[in-house]
Amino acid sequence: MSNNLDFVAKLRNSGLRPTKQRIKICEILFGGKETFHFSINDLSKIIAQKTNEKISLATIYNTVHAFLGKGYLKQIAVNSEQSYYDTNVSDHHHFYDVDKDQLIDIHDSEVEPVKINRKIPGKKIKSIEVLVKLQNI
Amino acid sequence: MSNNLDFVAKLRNSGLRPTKQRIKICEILFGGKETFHFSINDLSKIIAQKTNEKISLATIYNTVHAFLGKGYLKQIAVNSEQSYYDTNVSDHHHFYDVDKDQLIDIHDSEVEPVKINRKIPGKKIKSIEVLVKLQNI
DNA sequence: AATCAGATTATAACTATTCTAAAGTAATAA
DNA sequence: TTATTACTTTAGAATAGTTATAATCTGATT
Ligand SMILES: [Mn+2]
Ligand SMILES: [Mn+2]
Ligand SMILES: [Zn+2]
Ligand SMILES: [Zn+2]
Repeated sequence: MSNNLDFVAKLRNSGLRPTKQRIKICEILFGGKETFHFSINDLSKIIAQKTNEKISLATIYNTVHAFLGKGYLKQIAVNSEQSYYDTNVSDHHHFYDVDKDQLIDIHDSEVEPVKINRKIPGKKIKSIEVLVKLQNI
Repeated sequence: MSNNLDFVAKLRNSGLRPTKQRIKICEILFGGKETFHFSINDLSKIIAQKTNEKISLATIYNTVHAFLGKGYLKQIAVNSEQSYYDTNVSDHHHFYDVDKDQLIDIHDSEVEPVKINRKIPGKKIKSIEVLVKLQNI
């Protein structure tokens, strides 16, 4: 449970001015015990619900992009309808519950390391992402 | 190298009328030796280039959706900018070259089977997709 | 040939996202 | 402190991918 001074420092350290809006978004994204996954729309709703003063959509997009660029957030490719983000920036894989439209972390201990036996000349691996789609039994 | 009668049969067998437009799209999608990956925009350009009479975007979307529903195409989640489709409907994984915005098949022989050691109650696995992002060295 | 369900199309509508440019705010200098 | 400046926020416009609408057309069937 970080306090706001931590967020101010975090923002300053990465060259972002600690504005009211950014600090509030930090609280929501990084102030809880658990990491979580969200869409911009999700985040916008959480903000609306936890805050009196509203934050514009443009600022939410700007801030999420800035945090992505700083490595404070990760983007998850689930489908092409919207972008999903993850406050868990460690390397890990996901279940995607297609019925509930929900991402669930798969810990590295829960999946055998993915071994790719092929090289592409001139290219190096940037990331390996496993997406396990789940549906109701 | 199928001929058009094959496509007519394929369409009829799945309850789709073999129209001029659908047959032309079949030729492009399934008439070559190799499978490939495409976006709607890609397909639209290929059609424009290989055809005198143009096919409307609405028909291209309709047809791709119909083929998806019949299992003639697979949808690949790469990013949230647009949808990508695959004429290779077998179970397989992908490289994604982020610099060239291009998908490359990974054959099952080139990757160790992905083993997930976790169950989610009430859910079953629908698919397991590995996306290996590549960048220039 | 007549009929009719299904298909195509232009175009409007929709949604997620990005852009714009004006007004506001935080950092810094004086 | 105040002035200056660069960065930030914001409403709203613009864009892009996609889906919906409704008129027209076409292929299958009688
Ligand atoms: Mn959601
Ligand atoms: Mn492309
Ligand atoms: Zn996660
Ligand atoms: Zn493929």
